[in-house]
Amino acid sequence: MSQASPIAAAQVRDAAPLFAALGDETRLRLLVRLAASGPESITHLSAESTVSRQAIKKHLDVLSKAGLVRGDRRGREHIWELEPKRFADACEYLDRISRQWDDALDRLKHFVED
Amino acid sequence: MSQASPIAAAQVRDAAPLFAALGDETRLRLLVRLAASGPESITHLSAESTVSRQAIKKHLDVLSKAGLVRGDRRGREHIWELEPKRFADACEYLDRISRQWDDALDRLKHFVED
DNA sequence: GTCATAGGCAACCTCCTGGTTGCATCTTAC
DNA sequence: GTAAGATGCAACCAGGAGGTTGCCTATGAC
Repeated sequence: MSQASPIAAAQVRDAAPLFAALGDETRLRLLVRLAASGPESITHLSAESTVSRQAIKKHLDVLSKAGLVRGDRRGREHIWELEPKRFADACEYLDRISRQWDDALDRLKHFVED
Repeated sequence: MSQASPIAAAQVRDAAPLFAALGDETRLRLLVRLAASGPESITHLSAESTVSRQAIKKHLDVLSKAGLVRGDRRGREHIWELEPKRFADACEYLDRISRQWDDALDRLKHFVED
């Protein structure tokens, strides 16, 4: 009887780029790094990475477009920080799919029992 | 003082393919469809899609490798169903990054105040 | 003002990914 | 056993993604 609300097509179109942004090892490492150390500049971030500064910059752009990080120019540095709300968005989305699956199984069960 | 446990490199390597599997609109639609209707065959799933049956099959393989769905051969049909546990895994992962970010900001705040 | 440092832009390359078509295989219905 | 339905497999193709190098711009230190 949980009756999760249905998932609209527009939400799928919004969620796909979000998960796509999360679906790269280098980007995930960037997020983990940011989460552990707090706001950081591009140079600092790329110093601890195996790939070039430009690669890191591209990844940050992708993450930024997905709303997962936010960049802030301070003088000649560009400081990046996490945007925790988007993480919650993604979580909620997954949770809704899960609940709808549970509902579907419940319906199947009742259908069989009738 | 929440002190979220650190995120290991191995977990990043595990999580990236999981999110990558979620990061495609066609695949997300498949998951939403499965969640709404319960277990379904490939032919049924592709009937409601704009892309070919083979494309759907490939996507199901990707989702399966990521552990998000499970396929079961029944006679000449191949029935696919959701694997809700993986959704919870992804959620938990995102949650851990978020909490670590909160910790980092707390530490920064205390550092400034000292 | 000059120089080093931080960052952005653009061109380029390679490989993976999403998609297709064509054909083979396996089941079930009759 | 034969035909139709459901699926798997392989080859192929176009475009995008991740990465690199080279060069330009802007800012801060001195």
